[in-house]
Amino acid sequence: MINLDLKITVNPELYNKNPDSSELGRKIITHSIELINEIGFEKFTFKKLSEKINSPESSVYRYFKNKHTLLIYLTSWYWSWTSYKIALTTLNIKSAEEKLRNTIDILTKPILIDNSFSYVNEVLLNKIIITESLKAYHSVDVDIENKKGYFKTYKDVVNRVSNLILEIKPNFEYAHMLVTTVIEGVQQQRYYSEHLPSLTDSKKNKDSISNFYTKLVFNFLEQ
Amino acid sequence: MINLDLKITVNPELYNKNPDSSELGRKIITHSIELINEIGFEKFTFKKLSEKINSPESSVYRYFKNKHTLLIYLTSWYWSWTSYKIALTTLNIKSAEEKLRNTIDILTKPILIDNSFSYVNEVLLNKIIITESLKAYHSVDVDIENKKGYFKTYKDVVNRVSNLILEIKPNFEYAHMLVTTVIEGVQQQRYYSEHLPSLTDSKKNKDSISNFYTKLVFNFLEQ
DNA sequence: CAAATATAATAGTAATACTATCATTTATGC
DNA sequence: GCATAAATGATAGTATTACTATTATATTTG
Repeated sequence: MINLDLKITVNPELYNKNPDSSELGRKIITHSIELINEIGFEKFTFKKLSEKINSPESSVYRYFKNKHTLLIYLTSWYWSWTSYKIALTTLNIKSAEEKLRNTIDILTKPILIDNSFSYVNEVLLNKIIITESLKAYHSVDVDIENKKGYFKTYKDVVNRVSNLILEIKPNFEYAHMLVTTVIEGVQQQRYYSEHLPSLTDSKKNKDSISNFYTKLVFNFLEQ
Repeated sequence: MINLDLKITVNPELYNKNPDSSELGRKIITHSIELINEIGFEKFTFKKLSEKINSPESSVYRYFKNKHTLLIYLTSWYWSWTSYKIALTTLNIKSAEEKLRNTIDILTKPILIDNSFSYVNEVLLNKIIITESLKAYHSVDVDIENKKGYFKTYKDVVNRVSNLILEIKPNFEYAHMLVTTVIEGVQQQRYYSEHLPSLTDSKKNKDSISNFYTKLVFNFLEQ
């Protein structure tokens, strides 16, 4: 696979020093993703991370202000990557409906393979998105952080998909709502199917989550 | 208004001592709800709460093991209350569709008045549900906590609504998914409309969130 | 009014979330 | 190849958090 890293950019305000710029920085990202998956975001600390990477805690702080900002960095990276995947899958396609279908596939189908083109394990990162990403923007500081552009890459994805919907149905008044409902719904259902199965119906069928949300979108648009 | 408190029950495993059983306990609930709203769940501590209620920190610990369990208690209370409201609104109604319509109204329309029948301010509690409740079940301990029945009242609501859907469309295979998509979608949109407006379309119209999710459900069922 | 129960007052501890300082490597420019 | 800068390591320290424990004082109840 080609090196997609070049395309993935994250708001520089999210870090003190760009983790992409050094060995240690990349180590911090790789092992953060692992450690957050292992022990959960609440129990994750820079102390524990620094022990895992055999570097002092203070070195981690040289890259990130705190674990909250690191989490926003990781989610930003994920949505920037997703945005890029959407761009690729819609490239050279004429039909608006086909573009939307491809995009919804990207948003709703599970991420099963680690492309391994870099220090980011996308499968594990996706698990963090499912389990922890809500915590990134559910904080008292959302408004300030939003002004700083911390959530831009997610907004870009939502806008991109909303625009595809508006291509199909120009006066549709719920484009953003429909898109965020699908994106976060998918994550929610994946979480439920693993931890609170009685809240979902997805065990029955492997692709049921993707099928459900695909139907949801096209049913609504056909109305 | 009649005293609805009698109907609202919360799993006793969620507290050390029932906060409903004493003046201090009720004070803890009332002021927790206020304080979490003021400073957010992350910055909320039992120390700060104890200062607010002029009681020692150790007294708070006599009621709740930790702030995480308190949050689950609060969300449990909320869903138990919601379940009761659904029961009331569907009582003596024959038409399955009307029952579902009423229920969806309860789930999607904003909670604007504080019934003030007790020490719980439902308007503020609803804000906590919108902003913080995801943190209640997105933790490493979900599976253990789920086994203990910590999330029962929420599951009851989801089941109740799913059953209404199945009354209308008996072989519908996505009942739970549709219900959780709506319930959490509503909360999500309310949060966005306040903090990340570009992710929603709800500013334009006061009732757009409720309208959108109502359409979503009935469009899907008519298919 | 005695006994039980609840609350208050106080202290203490390990872990968390940082900040600061200085020594040692490692990279880069001339 | 060496001086200089930049990055990292080693170490220390501090306020806050998340509790647990103990004893004294109220308050309730039988």
